[in-house]
Amino acid sequence: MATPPHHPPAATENRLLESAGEVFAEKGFRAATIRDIIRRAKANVAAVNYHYGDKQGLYTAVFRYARKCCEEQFPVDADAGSTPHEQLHAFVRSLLRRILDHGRPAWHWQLMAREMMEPSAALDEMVEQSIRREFAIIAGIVQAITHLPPHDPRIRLCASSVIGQVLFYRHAQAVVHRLHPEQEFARKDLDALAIHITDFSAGALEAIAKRQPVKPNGRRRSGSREKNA
Amino acid sequence: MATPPHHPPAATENRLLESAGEVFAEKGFRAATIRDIIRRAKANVAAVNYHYGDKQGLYTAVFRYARKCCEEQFPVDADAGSTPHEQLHAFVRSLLRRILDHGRPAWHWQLMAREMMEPSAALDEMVEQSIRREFAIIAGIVQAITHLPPHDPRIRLCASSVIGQVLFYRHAQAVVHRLHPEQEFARKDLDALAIHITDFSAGALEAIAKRQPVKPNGRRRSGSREKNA
DNA sequence: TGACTTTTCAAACATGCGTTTTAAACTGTT
DNA sequence: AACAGTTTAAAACGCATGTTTGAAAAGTCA
Repeated sequence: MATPPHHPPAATENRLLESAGEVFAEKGFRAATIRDIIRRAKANVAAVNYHYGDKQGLYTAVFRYARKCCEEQFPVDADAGSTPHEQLHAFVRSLLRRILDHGRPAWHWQLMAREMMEPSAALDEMVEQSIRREFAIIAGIVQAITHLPPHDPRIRLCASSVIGQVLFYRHAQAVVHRLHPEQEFARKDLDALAIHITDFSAGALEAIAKRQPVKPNGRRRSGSREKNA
Repeated sequence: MATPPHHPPAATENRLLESAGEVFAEKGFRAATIRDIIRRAKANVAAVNYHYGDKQGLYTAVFRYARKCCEEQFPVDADAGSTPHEQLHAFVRSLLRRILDHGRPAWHWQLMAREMMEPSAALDEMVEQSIRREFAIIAGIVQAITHLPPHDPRIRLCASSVIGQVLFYRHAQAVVHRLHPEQEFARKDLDALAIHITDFSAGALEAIAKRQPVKPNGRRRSGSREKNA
């Protein structure tokens, strides 16, 4: 027949990746069933094994696919904003949106959250190919605000504090919903959240900067103020 | 008559709960197998169904058991520390230890993290019976430091910021290990972490307090004293 | 001890899963 | 139209899992 019988506009592989992404994100690798995935993709059971070898192959393929999509949709702009404070705001808002926005790659970050909790080989790839770069960006912003020496361990701690505040709303979203049902997560709520996290962090970082002798040169380590570590 | 009979030295029920806690925390509800659990507990396959009805029954029983253990081992002391700053430090350090310490209830928080990500009925019980109280404690501390009006929504945001910084090291522990292999999590490292999170948060909260007109009404709590180091 | 209850055990059952197999349908080329 | 290579379809296989069963073992109380 001339009518498209078995080749709908979207190729089977793409439909498989999309469905698999949803299901893996919802249920996790083990609980996700191939039969559920192929039902949503309107494909056949054998399609998974034909295109990706086995379930595990599909899983890693989904990760690569998700990262590709995410990079296209949210290109990294390390220099968004002129002042360090604006850069911080841009970073936080961007991360918040990527993590919580109800969009196409919504399941991408749910998958990442699962991997963080139950690491597999996919996490290593993720860390090396995207997370490390993101962390370097926020570390740079922290360094610009605090004027700490470039390799001061406190930079790492502060960067983690910023990211932790953001990730909280992804990892503990279910708790937040039960604890504060009035809290919503539409675009405007996310922007308000981003402003809070930015202000909170900026306050903390500037307090650290005040305890830090200003050295635009930046290779001096602080001697006066000491933490117990 | 149904008089409670005397149990063998280590009751099978307890061994089952311990093993099930470990396995559920490691693998998640679905991926955990009864046969793995009973192997570790040195019990029989039918023991689970005899004592708890089915797998789901064992799961909820594990949650109640874990909460009971955790409450015994870490009784809530809302008034640890005299100044708000010390209360903040005590809260952060206590939470960090509970979350990361390699102890008996190590799997308890791993289970909670799983529930936060993939909520079931167990999460509702958890929120109502422990999390809500913890959140109220940190909210009170935040209010004491910032002098914000008691129901100001910013209190909720700030409390989330504090908790988010702590939970980060549980939820993203695998990422931290890959990103900063030198970071360790022995007791002393946890204490150092607690100091950082406390200082970071205190700096942020005090910045908010400065922007906040002090209420002449005397509505705020007793201590208006600030403490450094 | 001996009746009675509670707990443990080994084996089997039913189901759902990942995977394989075999054949049919579709594609492009000559 | 006929062929060869690629993709899809339906059914079945093998295995692991949650659950059930029926009886043996252990414990309790007269």
